[in-house]
Amino acid sequence: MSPRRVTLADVAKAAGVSRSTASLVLSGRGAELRISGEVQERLKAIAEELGYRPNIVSAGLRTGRTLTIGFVSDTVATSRLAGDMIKGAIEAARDRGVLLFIGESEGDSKLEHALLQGMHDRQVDGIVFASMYTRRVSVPESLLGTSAVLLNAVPKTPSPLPVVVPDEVEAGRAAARVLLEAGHRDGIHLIGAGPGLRNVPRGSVAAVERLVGIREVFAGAGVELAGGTRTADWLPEYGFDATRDLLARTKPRALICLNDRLAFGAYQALAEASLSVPDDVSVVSFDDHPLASWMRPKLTTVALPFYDLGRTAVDALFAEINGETAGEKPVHRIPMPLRTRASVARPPEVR
Amino acid sequence: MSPRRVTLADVAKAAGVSRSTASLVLSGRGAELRISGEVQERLKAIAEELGYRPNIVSAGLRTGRTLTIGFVSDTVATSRLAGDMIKGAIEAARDRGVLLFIGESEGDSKLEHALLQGMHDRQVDGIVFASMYTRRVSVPESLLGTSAVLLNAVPKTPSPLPVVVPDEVEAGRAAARVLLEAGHRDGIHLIGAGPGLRNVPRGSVAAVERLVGIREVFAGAGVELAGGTRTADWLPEYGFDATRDLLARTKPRALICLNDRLAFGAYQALAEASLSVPDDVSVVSFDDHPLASWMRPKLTTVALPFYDLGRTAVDALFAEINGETAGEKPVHRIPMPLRTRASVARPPEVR
DNA sequence: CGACCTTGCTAAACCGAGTTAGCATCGGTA
DNA sequence: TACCGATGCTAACTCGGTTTAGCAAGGTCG
Repeated sequence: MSPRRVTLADVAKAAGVSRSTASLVLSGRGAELRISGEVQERLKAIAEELGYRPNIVSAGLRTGRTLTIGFVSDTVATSRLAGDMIKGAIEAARDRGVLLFIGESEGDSKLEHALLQGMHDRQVDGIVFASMYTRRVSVPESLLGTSAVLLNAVPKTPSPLPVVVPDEVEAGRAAARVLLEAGHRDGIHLIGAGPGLRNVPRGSVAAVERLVGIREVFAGAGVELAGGTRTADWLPEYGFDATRDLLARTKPRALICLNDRLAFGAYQALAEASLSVPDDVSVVSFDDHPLASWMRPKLTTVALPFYDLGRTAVDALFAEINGETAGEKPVHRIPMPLRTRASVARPPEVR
Repeated sequence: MSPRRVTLADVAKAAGVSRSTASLVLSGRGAELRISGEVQERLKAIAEELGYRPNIVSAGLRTGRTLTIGFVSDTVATSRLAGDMIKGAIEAARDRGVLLFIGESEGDSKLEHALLQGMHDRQVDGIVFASMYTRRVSVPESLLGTSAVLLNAVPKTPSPLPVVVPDEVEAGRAAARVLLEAGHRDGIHLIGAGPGLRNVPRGSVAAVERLVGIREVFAGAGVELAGGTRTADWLPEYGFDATRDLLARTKPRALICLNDRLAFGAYQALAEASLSVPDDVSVVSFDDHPLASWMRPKLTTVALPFYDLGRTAVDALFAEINGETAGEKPVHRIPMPLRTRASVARPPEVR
């Protein structure tokens, strides 16, 4: 098929030197090992001319470094939400000349194990263990053998691995502040969780932390939440139902939806009730799903920093791999930026 | 860090045989080389007990097979739409014990080249060259050296590579038939392209082929399209604008939106005009974006078979790799299934 | 003049497997 | 007894690099 790759031996022979010399020069250790400038020049020129590219597999066999890392997740690539996480990871890896293996476990721990093994069998330099949504995970034993980082996941039991997660508490504060700053003090309802800290969907770290931030800010301002509805899942139809039920009981002035898909459903219910966003009801949300800028009016939301999460995870992984990690705090909280759009206004009475 | 991996030599020594014997037995060639049943049993037992796992990197060096393939795209992982393509690819690869390298070129051909080189340097067994949306691509030279498959992309100039694409023409037919079968014959408008075959967004293969299918079916039924609007892009706001303009001029009875995001915008414009879907206006679309089942009423749409595309690409790639490809048709058209939901009804007059 | 250092390079081992030619041993046969 | 073929296994080479000890030649110094 292809005209056999040019090997180190080819270059060495063409230059009339030993393979050792060629290897030293081409891997940048020429000066260190006192190879003359002249020979170095010649080797590099010949390598260039022949189109020599080192075989990373072979080098990896000797050095133990394969310039390869694994990205194992429950289901990130397929999740339309978190694809940017992979993108960030790929780019951070690329900056270091490293390629990414990708695998999805579908939450199946057998599969997960097989995947991790497969990556170890291929001698990856490290592994990013990611989750689609922030949650508590039990850290697979086979991760402990290598350098590894937990992404969008926190360990169920204490673990020495670095952790990279979005700063959900601060995101909650941001969402609450948006409403406060617009003058809202009454009729503020939560959709998806709350009003209490225990009214959250099972296993959702994000829900709890967002609530903590929200409640903290309102408490600090002496504002009381008018109510909240926990939903079993965070999909549009749940947002629709919860909002419709809410509208049947009362007239809210602002909604904090726990994510954009809920907000999408809320919009539908508000429209059905002929209520206008933001004139009648303001809406804030979380995630910055593409949806948020497709809705009319565009949705003000606190963005999940997927790209940064991915990048940071890989950065942290390399810190691990290179052993620069001693004494550093192993939890990275990535800021969630507020995307101010058009769904929040002053409440009716105040304007 | 980890307690050094168990190697073939360890197993061989523990069993009191040579490395050759161990290799033969554990790679399944024991019978062929007449190793006694007893020794085979013992070796396997010991390998199992010691937790031996062959080092794929090392084996790859010798055999040239790394049980690894590359998935290079312009921007698939990050695209929320096409993530399932990766999923299909991952799973098809996994069925064969193969892992996936992933890379994104962002349409930058320098980067693309570097990526392909990186994969070749790691001795991948083959490469899936994918595009986020179906388009014509110029096939990078470095692909021709290895086994490779074009996914969701057709070559600009004749190329020996197998191609895997969605069957857009048939999808167009399906969309048209849905309306015909509901009794629509008049007031059918296209949103996003048309009515003529040349009124399409630049470079969009999907647009042309969908139009071909749509027009063919309507022509066959003696139905004439009432009109069509080409849009510069296929995002919700374009669908909104095009539909609002349309409603200012006329009263359509059915819309064929060229994708779901356009349909989403169309819904918004119809709602603004107080028109009901499907009672006043039926809507059919393409893609089956998650959006389609979040809209109210849920959108009838012809699905892009991303998962199948990914799987088929990898299947085709392995056919290539194993040289089973002689004489086979190199273009795989993957069916696009119709998702019948609630956005199509009989036209007002007919009911 | 011999001891010692520097300079410039190479031989050879190594990473962990796969692969092939061929060496013993043994029972059977002519 | 000599020869043969089958059986069961191994020595040794290979893949394409990296790494280390060390060799040879030339210069410096006491």
